Amino acid sequence: MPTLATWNINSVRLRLPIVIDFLDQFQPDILCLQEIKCQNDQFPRKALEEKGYIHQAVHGQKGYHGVAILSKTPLTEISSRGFCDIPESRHISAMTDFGHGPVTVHNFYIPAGGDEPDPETNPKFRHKLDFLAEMSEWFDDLVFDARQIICGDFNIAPHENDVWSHKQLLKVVSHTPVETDALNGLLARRNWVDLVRQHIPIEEKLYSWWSYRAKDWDAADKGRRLDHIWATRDVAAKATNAQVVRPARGWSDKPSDHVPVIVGFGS
DNA sequence: ATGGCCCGTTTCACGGGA
Repeated sequence: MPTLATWNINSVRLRLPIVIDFLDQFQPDILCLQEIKCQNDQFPRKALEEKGYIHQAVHGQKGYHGVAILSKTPLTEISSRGFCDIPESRHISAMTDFGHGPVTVHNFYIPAGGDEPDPETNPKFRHKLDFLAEMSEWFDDLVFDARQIICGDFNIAPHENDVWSHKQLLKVVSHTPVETDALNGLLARRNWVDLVRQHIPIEEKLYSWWSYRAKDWDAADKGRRLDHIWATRDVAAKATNAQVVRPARGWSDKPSDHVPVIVGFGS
């Protein structure tokens, strides 16, 4: 079955062994990575080629951020866009056909936003809101007669069942109303479908990130759903299942704090 | 119980993550 996955890997070089494990076990056609934390020439191209991901679109930078698309099928029209006039690597896109016709895949790493949810006092939060506003404008210019997928680490948990405690997180960056309203506005703007919630009921608690700071992330289970896969309606009509790979939070003694999210598209 | 950890870097301290 054609599948697409997204995973904030928090250093692709440090965690190459568990990326390989994931690819071996799940064999996605496409894997979108965020926070690769390396420059383009430091990306472990060869090891991933050897796993069959011979098509790679990498947009790295030194030390922080950075995104990449790994694919078994050819990638064309590879492109990255800057946001907020800041030279950070937070987006890369490519066109491919991994089973149901050509589709453009956009891989995003939306800014985290710092600690204080006040754009007047916290420039990082200002940046996050500006980034979302610019995404919204950019959506208006996207050609929507083509099939599109947008995925990545959006750093926002939009629904109350996307966090462990809605009440306790209302003033915590990632779940404040100004952020969730902005993300829901983006979703509605061009009729995107949240493929994960299309297949996993909104009544069910669902997380893709757990802090490193908890002593026992599994027992505490204070997670948030920050990682998303959206698609245009024509693509969404082909999606048949979604899963969040929760066990990956415990893979190796050095896991990422995010786990992979996967969507399957028919037989 | 509002602290607790983890990454890369012109490193023994910092910025950034969320």
